[in-house]
Amino acid sequence: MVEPRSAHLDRVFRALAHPARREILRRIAREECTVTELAEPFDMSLEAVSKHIQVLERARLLRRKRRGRVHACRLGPTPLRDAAKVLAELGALWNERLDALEHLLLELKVEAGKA
Amino acid sequence: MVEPRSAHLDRVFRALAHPARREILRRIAREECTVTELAEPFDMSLEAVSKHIQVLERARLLRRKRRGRVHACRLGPTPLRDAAKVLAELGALWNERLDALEHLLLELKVEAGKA
DNA sequence: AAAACATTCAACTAAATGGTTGACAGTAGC
DNA sequence: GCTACTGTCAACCATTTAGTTGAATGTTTT
Repeated sequence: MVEPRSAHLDRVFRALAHPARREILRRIAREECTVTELAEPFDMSLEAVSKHIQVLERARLLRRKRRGRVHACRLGPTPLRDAAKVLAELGALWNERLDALEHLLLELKVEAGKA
Repeated sequence: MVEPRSAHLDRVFRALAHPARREILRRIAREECTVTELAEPFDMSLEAVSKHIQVLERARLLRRKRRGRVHACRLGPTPLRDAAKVLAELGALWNERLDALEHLLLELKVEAGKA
């Protein structure tokens, strides 16, 4: 391992530990957004949002594609899986075992089926 | 809500964003441990570990029971579910939808069945 | 009662975070 | 070629984090 795998996990969890960044993820999960579009709903400077985006980018939760002067942001491909794995791994050792996660999955599949 | 839900989520994700704290969670998921026991494998002061434990406790990922002079630590009951829900919610909007999480779940169930 | 043990408290340091503002660089449109 | 727009850079500030050390608190053992 050139870069310790846990360092990447640190970045992923840290990136998720801020409401603005979670909100940004939710938005770009729905549709590609530019930096300005992402910043618009927040009560903070554009630069602050730009920094949040960089945090997400370093955690590879967000990918950016420069198109002329705008930067189009969308979800990065994989790392949520790593985070989910950690949770599942811990969750698997829980009292209730996998039941909670399983129920959740079923609910979501129903939702996804309807959409 | 007296305390915003997202503030609690912040604490949960933040608590997960450190390898020592994840390791502590893994250990107490297997068996109840005292603070000194938890500190033993780490190359840092007991006080440092004590602080990590407090971080996990504030996120309600860890519960502590004082038994005489030792503090027995075990997993807290619920909050991993909240974190998993966020991930699943984002994951559900992913390209590959729920497939990744689902595969993971199946693998884990097989493992759990064997254990 | 004294000694040993488990854990926290208090004070401190170095570095990282989350935010601001003003200047700058690249791109688009008139 | 200006001018307007998108986004980052640079410098700064306040707060939090992760760690240290030494003293203090409470509990068990002898």
